Amino acid sequence: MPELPEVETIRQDLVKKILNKKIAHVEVVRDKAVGEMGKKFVQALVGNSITAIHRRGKLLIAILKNSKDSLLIHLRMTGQLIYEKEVKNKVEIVAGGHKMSEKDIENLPNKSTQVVIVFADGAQLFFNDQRRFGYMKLASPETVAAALKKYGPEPLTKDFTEEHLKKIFTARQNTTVKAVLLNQELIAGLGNIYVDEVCFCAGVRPQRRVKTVTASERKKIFNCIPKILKEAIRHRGTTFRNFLDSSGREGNYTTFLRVYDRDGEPCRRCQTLIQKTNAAGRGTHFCPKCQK
DNA sequence: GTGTTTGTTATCAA
DNA sequence: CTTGATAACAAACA
Repeated sequence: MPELPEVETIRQDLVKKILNKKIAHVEVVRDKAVGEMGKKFVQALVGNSITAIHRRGKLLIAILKNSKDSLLIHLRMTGQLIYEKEVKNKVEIVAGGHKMSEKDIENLPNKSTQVVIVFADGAQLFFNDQRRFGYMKLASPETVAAALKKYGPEPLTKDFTEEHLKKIFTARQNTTVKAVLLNQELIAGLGNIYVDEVCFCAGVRPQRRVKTVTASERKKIFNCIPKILKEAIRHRGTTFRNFLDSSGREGNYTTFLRVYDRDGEPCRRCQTLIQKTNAAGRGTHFCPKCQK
């Protein structure tokens, strides 16, 4: 699941790799992946180049040189952006065909490839998406502005303050910590993995009602959010199922996870077995001893 | 065949 | 109107 650290890892890599490269050719394998304006999508990209890539929460925004429109890219659950400098295979799409692992980047394009952007120097950017929830679409300045407006503060900037966390914890009295931290309109970028990790870091169970969270616990959550996210970015994100960075490599944070996907395993701090439950409709992991 | 996985949006109830 | 909870979406895997 690409969350803030995974999307940021991809963003930083792609900035180094594709900025200002001329786009020679675009192959849209699956029309729905680029939204309603398929033809316009190709027209806007061919001959153009990307001058900047921004991130807001889990959303990537690619700025185009010769267009007012921008590319909005959301990887949702299983999206990948894989860059290949050398053309290993001819761009030929095989629909259906033999079974192929999502991690199979040796043979791109593969079964989950939705869009291929070919640069003038022969390098290629593959947008793959096994579950087909993600998108790479052209958006007008108005659409971009509207999309960005929906997000809460970025947790790694000064916009994210203790005061803000206090505000959203007191305004939403009747819900859980998990639901608040997952809500992109309240804080941008946290998903299921990092919400559980932040809650462990803060010693608070995700399923706690926010109205029962003390000021001191809230402060811990406030400090843990950027701490955990930065730590994860430093290790290039978490690969739980099929996250790959733009070079096709897995994230290294997987081995650092304290609770996520560790149900039945001993807590790294106290050896008590990690438990799993459902909160806010999501699989939720916690240490019954370390988290109150 | 069944259940589980999750980011986001749609839908519904209060 | 708001808020919150839940279903739906999609595809693969155990």
